[in-house]
Amino acid sequence: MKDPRWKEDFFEKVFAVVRLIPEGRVTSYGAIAKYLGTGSSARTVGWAMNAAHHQQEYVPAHRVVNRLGLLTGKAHFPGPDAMQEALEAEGIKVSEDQVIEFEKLFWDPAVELAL
DNA sequence: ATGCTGACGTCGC
DNA sequence: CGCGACGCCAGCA
Repeated sequence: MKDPRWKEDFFEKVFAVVRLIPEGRVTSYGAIAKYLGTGSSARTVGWAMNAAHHQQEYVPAHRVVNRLGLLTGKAHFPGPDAMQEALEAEGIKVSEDQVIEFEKLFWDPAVELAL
């Protein structure tokens, strides 16, 4: 975490982790931020998603929700329900912009990747 | 160049 | 236990 290049890795890491999210699974900004080592920069993770849309490589940002499992970023999708539909298309049930059984579908990189 | 805001999360009161 | 403020990084005015 003392490496200056860490900053560049921040975005790249987020993209990498998000792309590694298995289909039908979801993760949270804080989980990624924590995996990166900074639980305080959860906001920046969200920004990374914004930049992810900028990336040519497809980044399943719809699989990234907040700590409560709420589709907070759904408003930023091309469609008003693009995020929810994308999640449902993967078998993830969503109700009231909230992921059903979020805990069960939660994919924690720090755990799944067994840091 | 400086300041504010923003797809969150944690700590403090 | 409930509400408020701060911290983080990057983009935009």
